[in-house]
Amino acid sequence: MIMDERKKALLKEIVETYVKTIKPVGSNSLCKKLKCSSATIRNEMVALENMGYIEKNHISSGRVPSELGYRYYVENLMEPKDLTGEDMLKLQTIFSNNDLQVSDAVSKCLEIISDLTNYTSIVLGKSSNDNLLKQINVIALDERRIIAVVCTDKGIVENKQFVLDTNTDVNEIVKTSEMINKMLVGTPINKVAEKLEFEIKPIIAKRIKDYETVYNIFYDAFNDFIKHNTNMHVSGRVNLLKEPEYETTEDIKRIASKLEDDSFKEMVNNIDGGENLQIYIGKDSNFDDNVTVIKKKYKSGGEEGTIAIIGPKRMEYERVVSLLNYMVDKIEGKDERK
Amino acid sequence: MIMDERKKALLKEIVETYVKTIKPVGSNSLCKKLKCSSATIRNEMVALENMGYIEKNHISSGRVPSELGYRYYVENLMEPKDLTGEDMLKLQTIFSNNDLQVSDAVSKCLEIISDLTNYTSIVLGKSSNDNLLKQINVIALDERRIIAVVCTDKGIVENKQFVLDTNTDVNEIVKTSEMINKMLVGTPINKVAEKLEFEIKPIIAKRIKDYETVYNIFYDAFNDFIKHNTNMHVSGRVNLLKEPEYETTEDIKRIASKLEDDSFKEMVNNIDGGENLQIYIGKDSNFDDNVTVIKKKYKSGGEEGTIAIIGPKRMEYERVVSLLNYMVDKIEGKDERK
DNA sequence: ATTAGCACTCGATAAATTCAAATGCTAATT
DNA sequence: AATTAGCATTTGAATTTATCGAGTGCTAAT
Repeated sequence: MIMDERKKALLKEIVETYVKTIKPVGSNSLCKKLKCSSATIRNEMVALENMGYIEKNHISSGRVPSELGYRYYVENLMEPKDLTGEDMLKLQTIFSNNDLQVSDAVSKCLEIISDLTNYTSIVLGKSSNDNLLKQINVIALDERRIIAVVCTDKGIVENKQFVLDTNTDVNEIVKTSEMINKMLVGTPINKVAEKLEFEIKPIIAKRIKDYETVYNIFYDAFNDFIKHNTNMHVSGRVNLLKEPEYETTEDIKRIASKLEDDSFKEMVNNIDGGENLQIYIGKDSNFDDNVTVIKKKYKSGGEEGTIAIIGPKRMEYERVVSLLNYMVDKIEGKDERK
Repeated sequence: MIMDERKKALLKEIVETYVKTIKPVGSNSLCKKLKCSSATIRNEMVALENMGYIEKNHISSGRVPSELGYRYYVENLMEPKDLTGEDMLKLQTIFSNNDLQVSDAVSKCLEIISDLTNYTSIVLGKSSNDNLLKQINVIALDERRIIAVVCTDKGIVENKQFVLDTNTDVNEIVKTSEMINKMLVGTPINKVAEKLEFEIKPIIAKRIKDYETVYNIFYDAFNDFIKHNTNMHVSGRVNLLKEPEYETTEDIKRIASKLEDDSFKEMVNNIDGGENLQIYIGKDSNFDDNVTVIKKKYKSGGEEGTIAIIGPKRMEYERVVSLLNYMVDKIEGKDERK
């Protein structure tokens, strides 16, 4: 069976009507749009159903797009339009504020997108590997507690506290930090631990008695930098719960749980579909069979991450795609204006 | 009407049975416990109902504790027991780990409590005002971007980035920071901004041309320290949604919303009932008519805050009170072992 | 190839019925 | 005077039955 033009138009109409009304679409309601009788539409519907693009809940109900149908729609039928003036206006206020850190700008954007669309949005970001070590400071709180503060050239700062054994000398730690500042500044932050072992450890091994301990402290500090420097921000967590298709308390509770735990984080990270915008519908989402996830990566100002919008399968695909593309463009554009 | 012993015993039994079964309590089911006939119990129930301690949903249902009844229960009838071995065991693992920062220990505790009780718990903490300024560092990222890193004697570190005008000299900022390090170390962190104005500003006014800008940078840095240094941590957000009394999707959505937005933060802070453990039932909770909030303040290791457990009104009062008291004791105990 | 016509299906809604738990009240008992 | 047994009564919850209408699939006509 072949997807002729009328079938395409019909599927497009079914998807878009369903997305708007959330009610199974009957043959009658489409007569005017497709300029033919309901009987003709019914015949075509049977064809689309056989191809797996639409389904019916029970024998006498209207048709609903299947996952396959949605996928065909996003791949072949939808036409992402320019943003409406209203949508754009709301986002613009954010990009006009130059003082915002990238991560804050992304978070704020997502808050607005969640608000505009009533879906849930997430950003999972981390300092990108083009952050270079700028400086490490050691602050002694007292004889036994010290803090190591690591700062990158992109302005990301992390700190970690250590409690020393009585036989470790704070001065030796400070000396080592000075050595690191002399020798390793400019090293990509994810390579520091490595260089530490091969360039610093051999040197301090000769000078410091307790060099293993000292080495471990710095090793931990840099490792923690990488570990801690991932941040997740979720906006409109409850929006998803409000979608009318999630009717039973089981649905709501199940999704609420998933929105809380870490399966969520994994979902955002696990699927790696390259640099372009990706759409995962239903089972493909790796999150819940009843949602669609639209994701896109961004990279800007020493940070990189993934933005994901989670909505019902009958998502306003065109609008969300436009919003997300526009936003990432702007975010990445921030870089250049520096 | 007077609360004689039998009425007290009856109310206690009704509350505890209801908490366990979540079903209205009928007169028959209490005969054995109270050693009298169901008719006698019915008579007493009428009395308790007139006093406002119990209610019935409809004329032929069993009785349910009213808010007043719960309040009478927590004030006069309940007997917080020692923790069960199991509950204690789970918490203990946390306190045996000496490396944990206080805020992490509190968060971990709450995760366990949420897990044990199936309620939602929150901690809203901030660096306490007995944090003293230990050191401020200025790191120049390039000619125009600098980072100020503030560290207190309790080991709390915050940083803030600034973008300078072209006519501001980084060296003057560094000099000023050294001045602050000489003169203001040991000042309570919330008093620094004040001292800055009266002790530092007059001095730099004479030496630095653009002293207002420099002053403002440090003023902002310290102000931000105080502002940023509040953290909120929520555990088991969805637990509350799972409670069987929240049946309708409206209930669930309403509560889910409240658990997300900031009304929540306010709720934890707003009610200030002194240092002891506080119990707010229903309307008193300032959060939702259908929940109970149990709160307690803690103070330890340069941090202070409030812990709140949110559950249904038929909360396991005795258990939660015991858990919370035990936990705060331990947390505050951490201080001394240093 | 399209459409009108019609019997048929099935969920959604409303009305009717049944059932059991618990009550309030009265009168008997301790 | 306090307690209890006995019983009619209330009421929600669960189950069944009836009705309605949107939408389909199929056949025959256009």
